[in-house]
Amino acid sequence: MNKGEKQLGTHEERLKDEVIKDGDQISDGNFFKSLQNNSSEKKEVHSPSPVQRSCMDSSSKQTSSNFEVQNKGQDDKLESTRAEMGEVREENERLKTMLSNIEHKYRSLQMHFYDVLQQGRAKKLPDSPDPATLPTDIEEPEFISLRLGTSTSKRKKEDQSTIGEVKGTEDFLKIKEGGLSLGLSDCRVGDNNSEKVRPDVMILSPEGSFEDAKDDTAETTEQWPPSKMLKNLRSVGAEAEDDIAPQPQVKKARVSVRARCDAPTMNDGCQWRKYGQKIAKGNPCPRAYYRCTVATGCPVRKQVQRCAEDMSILITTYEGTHNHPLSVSATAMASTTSAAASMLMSGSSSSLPALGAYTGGGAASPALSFAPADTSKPGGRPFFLPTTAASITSTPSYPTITLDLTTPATSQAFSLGNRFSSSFTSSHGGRYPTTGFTFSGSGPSSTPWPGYLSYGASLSAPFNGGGKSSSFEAALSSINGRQGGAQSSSTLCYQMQQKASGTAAPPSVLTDTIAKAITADPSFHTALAAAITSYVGTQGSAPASGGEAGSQVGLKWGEHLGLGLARSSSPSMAAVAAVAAAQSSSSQMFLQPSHGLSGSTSASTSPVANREHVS
DNA sequence: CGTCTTTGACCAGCGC
DNA sequence: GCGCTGGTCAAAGACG
Repeated sequence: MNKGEKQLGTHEERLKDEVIKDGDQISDGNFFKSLQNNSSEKKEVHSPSPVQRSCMDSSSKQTSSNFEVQNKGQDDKLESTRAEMGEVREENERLKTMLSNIEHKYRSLQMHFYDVLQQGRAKKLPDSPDPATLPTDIEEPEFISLRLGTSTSKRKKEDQSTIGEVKGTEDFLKIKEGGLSLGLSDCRVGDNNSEKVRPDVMILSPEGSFEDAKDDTAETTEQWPPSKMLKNLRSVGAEAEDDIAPQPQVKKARVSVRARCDAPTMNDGCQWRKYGQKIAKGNPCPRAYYRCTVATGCPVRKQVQRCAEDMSILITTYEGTHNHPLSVSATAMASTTSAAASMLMSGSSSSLPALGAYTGGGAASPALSFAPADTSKPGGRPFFLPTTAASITSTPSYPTITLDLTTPATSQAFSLGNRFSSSFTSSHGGRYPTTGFTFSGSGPSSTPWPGYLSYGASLSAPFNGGGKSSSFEAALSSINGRQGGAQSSSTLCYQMQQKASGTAAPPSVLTDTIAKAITADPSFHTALAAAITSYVGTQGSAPASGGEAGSQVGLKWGEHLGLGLARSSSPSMAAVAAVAAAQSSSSQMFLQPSHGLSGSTSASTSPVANREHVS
């Protein structure tokens, strides 16, 4: 939560610094303008004013007047920058106000939740339940359950291990508390006033703050108490509820993911333990049952089964919510499934646009991270699926939402969005969120989505890139052009992408080629460092404000790019990373340390590796 | 020896 | 009430 203030504060400070600096440095301010996607103002500042233009035309003739006009232009820039500062201040205040409102709402809802719990304990219904009173007593858990995407159906069989984990009411309440916060988010998504409350969702989203995410991500994102816990909760204080007439049971929301994969299971970042297998009717392939073992007592389960029609399609069905912090890739997956489940439980239409569109600018990350969990192939790395290719179908009779990822996307970019997602438009006509540092690609092993390749390392801000090409060369020219001051683009974007057309080379070949090209090309290294330096300027101390996470990002950048940009030797890199982290805290969700550009096969999808990854 | 997988048995829900 | 089916349990074996 405080991250937003910190972030805005950082921007403001930088704007102040830029005002203090001379006019030559003012272009750096455009970077922050771009960060705010303030295109109109950007144009105004970037392009020479008419006065400047006329000045340039007659520069050879009228040197003295030219100097005066230049000064005037600088004054204009200073004024515009000051005005921008004012806007940033206002925005900062608005955000602060919004933040306080959300905190207040959260507190009140939390108190209300506790009140309901207290009432549930104290209320011993003397006689048969009055239908009029039922809603207040029962509907609250139902309400929560709906938003949790879990069922209120009572399981007659108590999970002893779960009971053992929930050692007391207080611990359990903590879980409930975590679930409540997400409940607010998910519930509001489906609200009629979703446009108004979605900003709240965004802020409440744990992905929005990595600091919070460490402790609370899983809890607030996914920690919906399972039906067993709900039953435990009831048993804690309200035995009388056993007398209550059974409510219309809301089944657990399930999120089914269809994807092509040769491996037995998909690596979604979590650690699973198989506890059963069954031959389901109508499908010769056995259905395997897995349980999340990242944390003991985690209620999340998944079913894995091959499609009867197409054996290459793996259907993974997730149920429940994690009660523990998640790994990076697991968070992405959990967020996606959570968003899908929330859509389902909020009664959204089955004709909703792709999940990426749904969550791209909102609370949850649309990124799906998968990899063939082929333990025999240690090089299997998580894929970032193009969620734009995900079709969503919902079966009204059964609360299962299906993300069909077997349909190739029309474009090749693996979109990674988050709440501050900015985007650039490429010649392909696609709109690609580029916020944050992303690095993903297909593994050297089996490629479930042939032709897909996208290696992106982008420091956000809208990248218009000339609008002609989104290729690596274009990105480099953007960097170089930026260095020369010829381009106004304030984005460092190195992104390679290929269309899904048959022109795509084998991903592994591209991986190696790209890696070699980058590591062998010192000019890229130089251009990158120079570009970063030009962006950051004297902001080398930014990591202090950006926090530890930002520094880590910086380190990872160096590691990722294989450019030898050590953390200590490149404070500006860390500073940029801090900026990236500050403006897009959730970008760290997509940091894939094991996905080195060098084509390292260190990433493993084995359970052991997963465990390490998770921990 | 601890962890994980396998697999038959058991249980609950549902339809007839 | 009975049978079918999906889901889970738990003992036994495999594995590192």
